[in-house]
Amino acid sequence: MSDLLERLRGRGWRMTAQRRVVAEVLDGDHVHLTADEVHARAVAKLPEISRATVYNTLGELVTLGEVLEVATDKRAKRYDPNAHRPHHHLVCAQCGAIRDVHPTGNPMADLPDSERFGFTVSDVEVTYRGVCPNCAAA
Amino acid sequence: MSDLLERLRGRGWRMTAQRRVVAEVLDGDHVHLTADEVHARAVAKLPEISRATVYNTLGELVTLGEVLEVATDKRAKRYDPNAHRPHHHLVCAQCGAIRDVHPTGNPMADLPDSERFGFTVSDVEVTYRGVCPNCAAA
DNA sequence: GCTCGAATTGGACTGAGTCCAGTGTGACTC
DNA sequence: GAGTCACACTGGACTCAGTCCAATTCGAGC
Repeated sequence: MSDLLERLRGRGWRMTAQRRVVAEVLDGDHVHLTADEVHARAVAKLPEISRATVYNTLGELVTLGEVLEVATDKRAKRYDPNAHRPHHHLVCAQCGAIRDVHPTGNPMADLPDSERFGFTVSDVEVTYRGVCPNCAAA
Repeated sequence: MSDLLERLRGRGWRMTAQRRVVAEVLDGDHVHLTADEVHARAVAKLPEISRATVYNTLGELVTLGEVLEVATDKRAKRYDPNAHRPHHHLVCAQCGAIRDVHPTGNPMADLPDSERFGFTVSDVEVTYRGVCPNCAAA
């Protein structure tokens, strides 16, 4: 994670306590927090941090490509720090749990030119939906 | 489209002017309106229709499987009447335009058991992102 | 035509996210 | 180590999408 901070500093980011805290909160695998959850965890480490700052910082991390925005179909966007390794998502339709997955195959190659409508296609996002073991047991 | 109305009547739907108007608005290929757009078009045909009714009706159409909810990453959900033929979406990252696409390949088969984390996977959704010809020209 | 339960209304409410003017503070310079 | 200043942060008001609810209306079976 400290390499993230390094990279950010290298990009001319002014390092502030708030940004450091947000970066620390977004650490680990299978982490997919909403902005509010990030805020809640950040407040635990730095009580004065404001919601607006969390949104700003997340937005910057996304435009820098260090964090991915994941729009499952729940209301709130989620933020995924695992941006350095391409992956897709498996979402529980009941509880909303999210896992990172790595399907075989290359969906990019599966879209014939005739189906591109003149678009310059740059990215694919695959979302598997199902029911997680916890919810299936309940 | 009138077959949609037929199917709905067959399912015991009480046929009201409001529901008919919403069903009429959602007609055609590559139609992906937000709830507010549906409401605006419905109002043009039936001025007294309320937002709540449009939301209710869209929600019912979704649970009946006659219409799909599409969550691109814009704020508002979009509604896709083309639910009878499986397809995926190609979204313009700049203007938000959406096209229905039919990739070859079967992404469902591309997710090995080891990557399913015990989930019962029932559905896949593939979203291609890129830039549409209009935005590329601008 | 009557009846009754389902559908509609519209206005208040919620939750997620954005905006902005004023204040604070990293980091560069000396 | 102090001074400077542009960039970052704050918090409160605001927007926008969507939900809720009590009162009213209305479709369709009799």
